[in-house]
Amino acid sequence: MLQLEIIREEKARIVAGLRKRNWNSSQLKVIDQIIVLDDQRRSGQKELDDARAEMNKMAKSIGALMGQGKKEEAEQQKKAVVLLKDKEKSLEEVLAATKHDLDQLLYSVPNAPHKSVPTGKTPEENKVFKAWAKPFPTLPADAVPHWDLGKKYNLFDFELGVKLTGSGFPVYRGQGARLQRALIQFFLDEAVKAGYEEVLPPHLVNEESARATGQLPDKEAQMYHCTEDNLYLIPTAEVPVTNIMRDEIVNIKDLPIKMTAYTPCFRREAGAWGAHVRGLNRVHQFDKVEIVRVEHPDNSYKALMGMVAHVSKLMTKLELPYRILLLCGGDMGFASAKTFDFEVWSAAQQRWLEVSSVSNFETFQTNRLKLRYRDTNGKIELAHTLNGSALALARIVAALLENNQTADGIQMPKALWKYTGFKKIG
RNA sequence: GGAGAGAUGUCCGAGUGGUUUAAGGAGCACGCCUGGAAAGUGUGUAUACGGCAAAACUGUAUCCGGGGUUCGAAUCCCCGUCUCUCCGCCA
Repeated sequence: MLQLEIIREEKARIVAGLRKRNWNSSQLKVIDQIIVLDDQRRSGQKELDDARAEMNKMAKSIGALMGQGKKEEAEQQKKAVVLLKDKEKSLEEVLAATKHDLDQLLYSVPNAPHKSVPTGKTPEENKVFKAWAKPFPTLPADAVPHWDLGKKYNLFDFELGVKLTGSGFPVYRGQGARLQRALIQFFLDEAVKAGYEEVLPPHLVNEESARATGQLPDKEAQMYHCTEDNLYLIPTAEVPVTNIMRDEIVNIKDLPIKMTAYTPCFRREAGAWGAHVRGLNRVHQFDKVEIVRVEHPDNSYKALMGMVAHVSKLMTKLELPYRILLLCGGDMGFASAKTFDFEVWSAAQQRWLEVSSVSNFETFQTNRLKLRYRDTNGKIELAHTLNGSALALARIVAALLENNQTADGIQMPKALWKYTGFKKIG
């Protein structure tokens, strides 16, 4: 969530940012309500603290009187304190209510987009940051979409997934399963080469973790919830990996912290089905390698571009046509201040598929995470967090299969050979 | 899953109702001492939210988390979490 400090001191910037998310004047009133509630919180805190200070003083003097054997005087003071206690209790209740209301409002406000983020409401208004300049692959006349290729070469089976689990849970098999494992290994190796520490986190997280990275309360419907244990299946490795640093104060010289993780990702995608989501285009479980960075605020936008470069390199090595979009305010995620999306060209479907999202969250996550660093002058400040997919598998597989199909099999890009153990499917 | 023990600051560790304002030790930082270092020695060493224009200073909260008893709780009571030991189960 946004820092109160920033809302108060840089209100104009926050308001300008929220307008990029198409907030109208009546929605923007929340900002003023937040400031009013914060004023109430402060004065309530002061009153409560003063009442407690008074009680502490009296308790001490009662102790002293008891020590001196002045029992009667002590008894008299006890009666006085009892009155104060009622006052304290009601002050406590008022303050708790104020804090609760304030939190509710703060949770409802998305991150303020960076000044370089374009205004816009829909995906159509995203800016093409880097276009694909070369020609798209030319396919044989009998080229088919990946779901047909999957059947033809026995690479994955959706019907079987339905039998085991339900729709959107494909079973990969044979060379399809091997390709899946090869890509994971390739992406992890590239991330480690780029200086990211590999971690293998739990695939279930508790409520606190989901809240700290912003999945709760905003995206509750997106996650699978194990109610028996109150745990959530992770929708992305971002959640457990970023939470590794929760409640930490790191030394400034330990920045940046760079971590990478492979995990399966689970998404309910409730109500998001249609003709355009056939095959691997949208599934409930997919594999992804994520990169996460904790950065000094002065360096976070440079780091963002570094991550964009890393993902670009992966696409190049996989020899896939791609473009990079700078998302407009209306299309950005709740917690992000600036996001680049990567889309791969799926030649048989003749459409772009989103395969990576690289974002800077500034202090939006670290504010909830309480992830801070100690500056050279000893001051404690919130760090910036960033993350990106590097890369999400299912759609990459779709594009690899479609773009590289030939009359006698599907060619694999050279970079994958040592991971797949085969140069061609079929 | 059953039984028992435990959780105190960066770490170790004392603390069973009131000068605890959390002893003591280690570590760390800075200074003194030294040709330099070690040893010795002195000082400092949490976080959050407030008050003051700000600093100095100062208030409140925090001894695993939540609730309770009390004028007063690290300390007593209840609930929960986690760790360790033993047993059971088990890849």
